[in-house]
Amino acid sequence: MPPRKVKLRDEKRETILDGAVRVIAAKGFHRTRVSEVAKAAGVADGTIYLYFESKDELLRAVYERAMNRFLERGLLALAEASDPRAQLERFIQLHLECVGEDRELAAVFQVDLRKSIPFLQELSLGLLQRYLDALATILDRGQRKGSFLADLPPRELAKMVFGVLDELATNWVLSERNYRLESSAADAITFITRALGCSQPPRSN
Amino acid sequence: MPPRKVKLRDEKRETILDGAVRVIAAKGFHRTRVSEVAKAAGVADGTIYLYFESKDELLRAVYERAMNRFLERGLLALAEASDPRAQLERFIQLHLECVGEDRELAAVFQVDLRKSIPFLQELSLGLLQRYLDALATILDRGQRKGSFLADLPPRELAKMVFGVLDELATNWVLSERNYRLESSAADAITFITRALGCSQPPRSN
Amino acid sequence: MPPRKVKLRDEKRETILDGAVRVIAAKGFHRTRVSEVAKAAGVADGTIYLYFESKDELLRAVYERAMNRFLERGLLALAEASDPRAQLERFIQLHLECVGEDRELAAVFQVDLRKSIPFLQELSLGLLQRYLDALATILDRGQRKGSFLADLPPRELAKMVFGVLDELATNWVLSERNYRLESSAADAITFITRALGCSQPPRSN
Amino acid sequence: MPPRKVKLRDEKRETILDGAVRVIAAKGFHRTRVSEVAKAAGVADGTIYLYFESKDELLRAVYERAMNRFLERGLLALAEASDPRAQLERFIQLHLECVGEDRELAAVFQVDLRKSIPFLQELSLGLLQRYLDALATILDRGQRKGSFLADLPPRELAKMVFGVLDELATNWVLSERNYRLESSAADAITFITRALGCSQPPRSN
DNA sequence: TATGAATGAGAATTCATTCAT
DNA sequence: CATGAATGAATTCTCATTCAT
Repeated sequence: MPPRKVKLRDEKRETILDGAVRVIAAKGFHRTRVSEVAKAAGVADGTIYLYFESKDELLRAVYERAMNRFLERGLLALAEASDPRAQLERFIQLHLECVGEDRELAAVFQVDLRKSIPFLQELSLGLLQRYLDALATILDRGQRKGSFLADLPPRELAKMVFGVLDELATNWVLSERNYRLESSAADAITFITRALGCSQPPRSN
Repeated sequence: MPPRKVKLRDEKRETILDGAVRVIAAKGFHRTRVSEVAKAAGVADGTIYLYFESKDELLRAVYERAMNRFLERGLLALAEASDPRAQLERFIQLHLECVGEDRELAAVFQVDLRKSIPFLQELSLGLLQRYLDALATILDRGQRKGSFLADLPPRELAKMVFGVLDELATNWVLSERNYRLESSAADAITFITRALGCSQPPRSN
Repeated sequence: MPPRKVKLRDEKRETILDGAVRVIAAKGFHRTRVSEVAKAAGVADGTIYLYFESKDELLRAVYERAMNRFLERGLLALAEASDPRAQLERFIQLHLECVGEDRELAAVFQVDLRKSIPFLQELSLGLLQRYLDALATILDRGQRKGSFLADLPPRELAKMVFGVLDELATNWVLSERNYRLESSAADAITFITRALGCSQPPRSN
Repeated sequence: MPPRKVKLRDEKRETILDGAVRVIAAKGFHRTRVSEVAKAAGVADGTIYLYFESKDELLRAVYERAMNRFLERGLLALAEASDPRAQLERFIQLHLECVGEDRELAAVFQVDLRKSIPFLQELSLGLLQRYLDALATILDRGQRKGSFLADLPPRELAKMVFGVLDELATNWVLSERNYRLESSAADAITFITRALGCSQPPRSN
């Protein structure tokens, strides 16, 4: 019966990934040594290779897990709000909350992993596309309902919206000051909704 | 001080930097070997070390030179346009033109160098601050003149504007399609000026 | 002493040895991993170590078993033939038959195991000595009976005879062509009996 | 002008090969570590890789050099003797002399290198074929001139002759006693010429 | 007994940097 | 100044062996 074993196996896998995130956050992507990840995860060097084909494979898994967690939350948000304007605001808040929650993870995410290795790029593209798709869907629906101006294509708008949020996140990660990322949400919402030509006045929230 | 020699020295330095950009663009930041840079520059491996302290130092120089070239152009643009709205549009166009001009350099810039090494980050911050300062100055002036809404701080706006442009640039670098980056300029201008609450209609240009 | 258990124990031991032969034949001596032997034998990695002290020990056992099987047959042959000339011919045929029977095993034997590890060498020497002794006994008796010329010492002759047969075997193992090794027997007999100065004409068989 | 450099390069290459032979002879083929070869050759580990692609490549080179040296001598011998019988005797002596000259080298040769790695085998086959060809040529000429019986194909005979010599060499390498390999030459000549059915009596030499 | 996940010592290889020419 | 051969520290990955279950 595999259940038990699979459970243990997955748990150790997670443990290793956690260790990897920790080390990468501390030392940076390329300065990260497999042996350090092993130590951080509390396993032997060789154990890493029972769970991951290679160092690169491990790093890809780190990235994948993080991105998937992020997307799951973002996509769930879509169901929670009914009108596009509210959905968009929720999406913006979630993006910043998600990234803002764990600075370590965010550092890995914003600074190191995302743009580094060719095959990470591929993956990055795939997952990023999912993100942009989700966002574009909201924007498209909003344009059809008249909530947003329709003079720019939703896909293009999605990129620019992501750019705004991503830059805020990166700035936060790299900045020394200890402000909360979520505190940028209001400004971002103002900026973005205005850029989208929202007819309605900003929500009271 | 022998001017002649300094001249030659600087020329070879530039040659090496050119080689470095070429190799980094082709192989990526971490896959780049000093010996490959040397070959690309047509010098011996050891010669690199007569001009740069270390490999990291070389890479920082690559980055610095590129960023400075970029800023020089952007800051010059400020003098060429008189009103903040026009300045902003020029700034946007310049950003995208600059990045769009040399896809190789852009790749180094967007994908590899910017977010990789701790001390590159420091540098990055310094230069990026200069960029954001320049942009914030325009925005501030615009807010004072009533060209832009003044409900968000210029520094915050500058980040978000940079985010939009940067994301467009990154997307362009990573995309396979061979569209021209400048062609995104119109959309970016629409998006951004609307976000800034520009009162005037878009310029005919 | 519990015969039943010993029986089972020996059976599993044989199973493991069979697996080892298979893997070694396929991958070569040094490319063989303990885990692969385990898989081929249908047991867990750890189980190997319940039957063999170490990997080297396992390999020595493989060799020993094969050599013993070989010698048993060879020595039996001595009883079956009465005169030295016939014994010699039978010996030659047996050598080539034995090796020729199982190309897999022969490959392990000729190519990999025999000359590889120091303590395998010792063992090899021991068993090889038994082989050479058996052969020398035949030759010695033949010399005494006048069947073979007696101008060279039997031990020396035995080596050279072994050399002829061994080289034929090695050539066969390494050759791509699928001829039967036994078909070389006639040539070998001609060559060797002539070298020994046999007075009688070759037997009709 | 390359001559000087090539000279130096080749010299160092030889130095490394010499070191490799020494270590392989001492520790055996698979127990040989690159770092040990480096130390034996008096160079740094990395230097090995300036002259050889990989460890396997280095070992192949060791083998190739040895085999070529051997063949050169053997083939020269052909020119020195006029009649096939004398040529054969010279060949036998040379084989045993060559191997007997340097026990270290012979150990590498007989025990380790020859039969170990797949691609070494290929090489081995190629060079061994050249050896067998040379020998077969002598035998063939001898058969045509009536010096040797012609009832067995020269190629087949060559293998068996090689087997005799090779076995004597292997026995010598593995034996503890300190006899000279060349002292086996007379016996080998007696055995082989008789096996070939030489009409003439053994030479006085 | 049997298992197989975990271990960690060990090995090949790379590549930034040096320095004799 | 320029060279590029040499260096050797550093790193990834393998695999024989162990031991808790």
